[in-house]
Amino acid sequence: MAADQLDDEIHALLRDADQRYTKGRRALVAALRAGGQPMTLPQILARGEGLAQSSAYRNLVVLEDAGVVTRIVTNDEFARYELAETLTEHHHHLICTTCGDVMDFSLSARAETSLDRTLHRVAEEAGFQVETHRLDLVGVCSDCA
Amino acid sequence: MAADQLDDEIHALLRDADQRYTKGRRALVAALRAGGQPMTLPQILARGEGLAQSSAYRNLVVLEDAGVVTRIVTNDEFARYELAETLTEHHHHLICTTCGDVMDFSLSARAETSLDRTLHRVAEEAGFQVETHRLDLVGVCSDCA
DNA sequence: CTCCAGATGGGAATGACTCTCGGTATCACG
DNA sequence: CGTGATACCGAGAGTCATTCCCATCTGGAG
Repeated sequence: MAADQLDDEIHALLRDADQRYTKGRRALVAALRAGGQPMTLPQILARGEGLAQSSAYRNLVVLEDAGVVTRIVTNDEFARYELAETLTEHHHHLICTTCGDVMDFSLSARAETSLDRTLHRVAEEAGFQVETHRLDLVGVCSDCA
Repeated sequence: MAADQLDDEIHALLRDADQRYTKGRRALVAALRAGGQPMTLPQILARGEGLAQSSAYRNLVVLEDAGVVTRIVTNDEFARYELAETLTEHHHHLICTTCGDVMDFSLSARAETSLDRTLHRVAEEAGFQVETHRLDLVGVCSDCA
């Protein structure tokens, strides 16, 4: 997605949540966009200059509530943040148990559809209303091998 | 698995890790076993009597290192623990966004095999050594609906 | 029975994250 | 432009799950 189109989309999401698209929030989005993978708060702060930690955390919550970013929890000490799937594309995560890094990957459309169908059947049996599914591969990344 | 057979298995795992199978650790295993679903530490303490919080946390780490229990992190404030898959069976989780509860579910052998094959292909392309995969359904459980 | 390495538990410490609060930027309206 | 209302900001204090410390206990080896 082009940068300004993404910005328009985010602007709309924030407006729906009665929130402004301020400089600090733009900096967060820019940092996440530049990172290209789920990032911890320290990583975000290191990249986007001039952000106070408290403001960064507060605005990440705002952005998450507005559906702009997603918060990812692993066994690592820090949570990670990335742009929401509505702004990018549905994908999954490779989680390295050695360095803690998280990378994205996608399944083929066919595999994804098949999985989705299976999961919905399971959910229905359990009386569970599915919002989303998460699929992670846990192991050792190529850098740590 | 029968209770004493499970105990033997755990005993062996702990011995491999140069650890004893003490009363406190037995109590943790018993609590997890009785719970039947991933439990938070307060839930474990409420069930297994006479366990100090610090000992419970410490022993859960020991049990996790020995491969007896698995620690599950969600967006909830507490981590959750359950018996490792080697002692039970490979399964996945239903995570309720309202009450935070986590329940187990399984895929059919066919779906699981198919998924596994797909994932290994993806991992190979990324130069990633897979240890395990995690598949969660996130949504609202039947109690909260 | 005696040792003693390992286990226990109460409480202090850690650290990611959240809250508070005074100050600042932005917007609507005149 | 003023002027007020409202939301945002940063710095530091506070919170709370989890981990660490250490004095005390325990149970198997000799």
